[in-house]
Amino acid sequence: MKLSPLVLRFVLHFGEMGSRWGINRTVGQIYALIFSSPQSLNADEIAESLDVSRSNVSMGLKELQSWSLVRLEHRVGDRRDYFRAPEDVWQIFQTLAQERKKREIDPTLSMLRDAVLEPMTEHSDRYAQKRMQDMHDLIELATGWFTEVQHMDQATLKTLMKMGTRVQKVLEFKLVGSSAAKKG
Amino acid sequence: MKLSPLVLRFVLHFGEMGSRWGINRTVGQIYALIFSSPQSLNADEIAESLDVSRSNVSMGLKELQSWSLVRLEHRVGDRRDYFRAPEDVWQIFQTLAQERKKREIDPTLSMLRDAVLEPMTEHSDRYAQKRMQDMHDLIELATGWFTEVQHMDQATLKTLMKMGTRVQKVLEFKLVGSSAAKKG
DNA sequence: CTATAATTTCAGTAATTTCTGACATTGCAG
DNA sequence: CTGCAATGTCAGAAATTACTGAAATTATAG
Repeated sequence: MKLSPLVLRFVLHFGEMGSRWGINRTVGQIYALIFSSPQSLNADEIAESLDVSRSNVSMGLKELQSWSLVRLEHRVGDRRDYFRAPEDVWQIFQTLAQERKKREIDPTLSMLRDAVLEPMTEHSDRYAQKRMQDMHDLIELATGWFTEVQHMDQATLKTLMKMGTRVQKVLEFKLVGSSAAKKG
Repeated sequence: MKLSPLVLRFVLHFGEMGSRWGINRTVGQIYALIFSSPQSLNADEIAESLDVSRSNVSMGLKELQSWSLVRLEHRVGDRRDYFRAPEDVWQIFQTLAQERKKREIDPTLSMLRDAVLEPMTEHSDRYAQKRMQDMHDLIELATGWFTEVQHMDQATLKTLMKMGTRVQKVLEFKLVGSSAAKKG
């Protein structure tokens, strides 16, 4: 299946960005192709369109499934697997953020938690341990917030984003109203 | 300079995570070392501590500088360059987020903007172009919000994060109070 | 200026990651 | 069950990325 110039550009861009996003070129291209395709695609169609080996596509699809970025589909009278990207880009965004948190942040948070609890043996570690504590606390705060935000419904989140910094004003108002504010 | 077990663990972890974070092992290790060190370090100290070549350290430091993650410092009577990580972990967090946005998102946003503006030549591109529009709009909203949030002062941001989903309640209150809310 | 310390660059090599083609496995129709 | 289509696995090849040591450049002290 020959790709249109528009889709080709999109596919090649995702392939190039792949390395910055922590996926390989083929995985990026496969995702772009599936994302922009009106119908679900099977592995052979993908391999042919991108001119890569069938086995490469198989591995790439497995990775995309592990990221929950593609869904498997079937057609009557056809026993091949067809793949589609979920429609809702907000959903995709959340999936992506969740998955990256799990892979890029959680292991470090866990390592820091352990390190901070460790009884200090060397005096020279005082500073290092304090730094790890700082990093740990920040990550914990940010990821905790992220988790809560993720549980907001889409409409609220969208509203929040569209408000931008005006949320600051609202918060100040509320804080001043509810308790003694430290605003001098 | 021999590293303590605590610092060694931190350094090795950053080295291992490096590939997931889009930096190489040495860069991750150098950053961890500098971040956790009470004094600024020069390139030779780093090379010796991590047991890597002097030239590798030079390249790594250059990269960390391009990310604005380390600051150059000098000492009187010593013409070597010393490196230190900024104290404020919030500042570091912001720098990192800003830099990642620039490298991982902006190029895609720009590509999508162009693609969406392109007059459609092929009828089959209708769906693809709609998908790109959706993706574009979402990224634009999210990054616009991110930019605004980044301009909040640290205290406000911290408050916002600590409030978590309670912000939702405050917003509802404010919205209901200021105009006819659509809450059925 | 010269001598030398510090840093950077870069070509070649090492290590890692990605990709392929051959083979293995799965699962369905008959 | 058998046969075949589809998918998955994996060892080795290809491509990419990281690292080193030698040489070049830059900066400073004398």
